Amino acid sequence: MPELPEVETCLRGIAPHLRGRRILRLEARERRLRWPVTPQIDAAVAGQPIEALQRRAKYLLLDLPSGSLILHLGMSGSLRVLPAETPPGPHDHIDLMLDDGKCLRLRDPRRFGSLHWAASPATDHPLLTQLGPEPVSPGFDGGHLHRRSAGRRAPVKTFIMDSRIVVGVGNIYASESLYRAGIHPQRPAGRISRTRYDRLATSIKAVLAAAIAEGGTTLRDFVQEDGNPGYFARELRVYGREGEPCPSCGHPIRQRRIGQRSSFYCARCQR
DNA sequence: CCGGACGCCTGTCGGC
DNA sequence: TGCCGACAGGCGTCCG
Repeated sequence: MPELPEVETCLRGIAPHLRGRRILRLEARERRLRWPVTPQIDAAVAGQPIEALQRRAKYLLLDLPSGSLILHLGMSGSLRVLPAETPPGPHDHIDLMLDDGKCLRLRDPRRFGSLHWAASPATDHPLLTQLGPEPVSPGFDGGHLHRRSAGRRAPVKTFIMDSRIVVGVGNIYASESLYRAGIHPQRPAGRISRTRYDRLATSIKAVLAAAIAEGGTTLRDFVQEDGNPGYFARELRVYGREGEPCPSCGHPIRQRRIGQRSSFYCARCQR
């Protein structure tokens, strides 16, 4: 489910409820997520105060005095802060019991999400060391994309979804960014000019920022912390719109699979 | 190193 | 109505 805007929305939703709180204990009803949720994690977080929350790529980091809890929502994960006694649903796998009678509850039907423990700093964890720059940061721009794309023959859509190049751009926002930049998703990454990469970097920043402002994109089941959907779905110009007229030229939006992921584009506006 | 394919899971939807 | 395959917002791993 979640790309960067949805994870950021999630962070903003839960942060006010978690700041200054202490974790009493971790309660697991299902430990078989992407990786097993080990009892070692339970032991590490029990009794610890939450000192800070942050996002890195699509990971949420809960910083505790002795390290960080690293949380990933996978394809179908979501988080709510609820009264501790709220009965769990069938896919409510993990609760972090808090010291104010509430709990942070992870729901994840497909179980592609994960929980890790990192002795500080979290950025040294193997899952985080290879990550590229945050897209909404000065370190990310067209020059970066242009340099990293040299010699690459893979489609540009695959290229910008590679977290070693830039983090947080998932399947929806990759299609949307390329559409707004006028670049065909299948064009080899190494055959795009610096000028066009400038446009692409600008598009990525703008699309992600706009999506965050709308609380993310709800296609099926994504909900914000308060249970409301994200409203960026109505701003999508190509994703999920196969056969509909291109908002710019009226040509029908096309769909095809690129790198095992469905991709949407306008064959007339994107070259 | 790079690029492509696969697998992990469950739920939903469209076609027959 | 029921079944069955395809597909879904991610990503680590393996293979050539």
